[in-house]
Amino acid sequence: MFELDLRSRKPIYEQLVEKLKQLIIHDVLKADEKLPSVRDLAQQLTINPNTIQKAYRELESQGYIYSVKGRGSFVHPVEKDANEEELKKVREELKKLFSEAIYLGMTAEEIHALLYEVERGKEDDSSTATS
Amino acid sequence: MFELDLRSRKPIYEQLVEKLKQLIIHDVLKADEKLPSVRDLAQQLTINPNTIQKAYRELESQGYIYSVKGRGSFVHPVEKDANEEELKKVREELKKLFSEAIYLGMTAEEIHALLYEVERGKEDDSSTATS
Amino acid sequence: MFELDLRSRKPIYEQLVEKLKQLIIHDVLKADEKLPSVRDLAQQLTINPNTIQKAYRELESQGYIYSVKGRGSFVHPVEKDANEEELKKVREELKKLFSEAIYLGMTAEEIHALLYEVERGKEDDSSTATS
Amino acid sequence: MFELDLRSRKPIYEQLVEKLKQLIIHDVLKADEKLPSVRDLAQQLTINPNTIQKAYRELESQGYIYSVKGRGSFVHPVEKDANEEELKKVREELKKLFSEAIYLGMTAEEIHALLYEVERGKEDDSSTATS
DNA sequence: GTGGTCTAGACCACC
DNA sequence: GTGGTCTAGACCACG
Repeated sequence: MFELDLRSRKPIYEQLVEKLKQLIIHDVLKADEKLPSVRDLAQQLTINPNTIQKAYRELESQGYIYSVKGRGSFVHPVEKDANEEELKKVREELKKLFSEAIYLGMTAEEIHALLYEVERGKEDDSSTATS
Repeated sequence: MFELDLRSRKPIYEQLVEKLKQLIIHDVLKADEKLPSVRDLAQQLTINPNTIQKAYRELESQGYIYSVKGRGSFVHPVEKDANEEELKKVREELKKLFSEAIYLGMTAEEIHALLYEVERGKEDDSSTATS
Repeated sequence: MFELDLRSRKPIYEQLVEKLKQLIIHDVLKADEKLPSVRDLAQQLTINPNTIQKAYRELESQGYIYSVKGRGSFVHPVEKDANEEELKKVREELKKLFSEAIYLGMTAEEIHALLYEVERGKEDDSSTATS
Repeated sequence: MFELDLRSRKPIYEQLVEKLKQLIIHDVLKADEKLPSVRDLAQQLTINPNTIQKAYRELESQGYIYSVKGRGSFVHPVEKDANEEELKKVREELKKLFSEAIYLGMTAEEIHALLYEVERGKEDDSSTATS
């Protein structure tokens, strides 16, 4: 399904959270779709089940998935504009990164190109997923 | 001078690194300007000197400051195009943030506006510094 | 495993960095091989764990090893041509040493012989490792 | 006469030692030539006299200069093959550097080219100095 | 007075 | 068990 970098200094469970977030964001995992069970995913990735569970718990608390006892975890349907709190964080992060990028010599054009690239990528993903 | 969240999951020294980086980037701390001494800052923030030094050392290895035994720590003048490695990290981060921002409902226009805002801010800083 | 000079003017952690670097360079410690744990090495060398960690962290930032919380520290596989920055330092050092060696009476032939010797050593190492 | 990098993490007195060594090695300062007085050099470089003296002391103990009370410091005439001890150190250093250079991807040819360059440079220096 | 090193010992996060 | 962070406090090297 996807790859983890066991060498990375980033904890495995965080990598999992990020990857799954990306899959949800890019609509590979659709709203209300069931996520793989903790045990399955653990076996598939040859990783400790506790680690998977920690990731799922984190995703749940961030509002990306919801869990139903005895049935599993599912993708939380998006509520646009809902999480103003999350948005605020993202905006702050963007500001920081922008100033750092500029300081390191990137031009606004380069940054914009990057944004365009990501935007295009998203469209491509959805179309691929839809087709 | 600035605030730290001692309870945060993020290590104190990392918070320090970030804050100081921002001050340097935004030209509040100018090139070759002396940073507060390890001991002073430690006392001021009621934090152990070792923690400050860890932050300073990190900043040094990232090329933002330089430290001289017996004299103090100073802001390292920018070397344009120098840190391709750092830039690579920043680009990756930007991509991730862009897709997350879009997912949360931000439009490319909003993001661009944010970039413009930061860019303007930088210009103001420099003009102030130059004048 | 190896010896340190606790009286030396050179800091212990730097000596450690050098020694470990040499072990990695000469393929005694192979790619992705686990280094001794911070605590073990500390006990073995009767040195404070913090000192070991400082060495490990330095090696990590220089790209020779990577450390993962809860799992240990490992030798980082070589990325050819990666560290142009490191190379630059090495070239400068070589130049200085060459002029000093010549001053002290070494001939270019002697120096070259030394280089050849080291080169042969490396080949032997690899062939041993490969066989 | 020459430049010091006050920003460098290397102590000033060590930089002085290195620079003066280079001047002696490259025959810019000839055998038995008088070095500038501590006070003069200190004023010229706007540096603490103590720092100069420390450098001179170091050079003396390494056998590069000798001091005569009340008269000053002078370049020590070379005794070829004399300092087998120094040579041994240099050879060890060369070996270390060679293996590191090779590890980082330099070829024997590149290293040899560097040696040739330094050798040529030395000849040029002497001829310049002689002319 | 400056940064830098080192120790001893505690506690946390991860797996 | 692993690495990572932090404190308290001592001592050194530098200018």
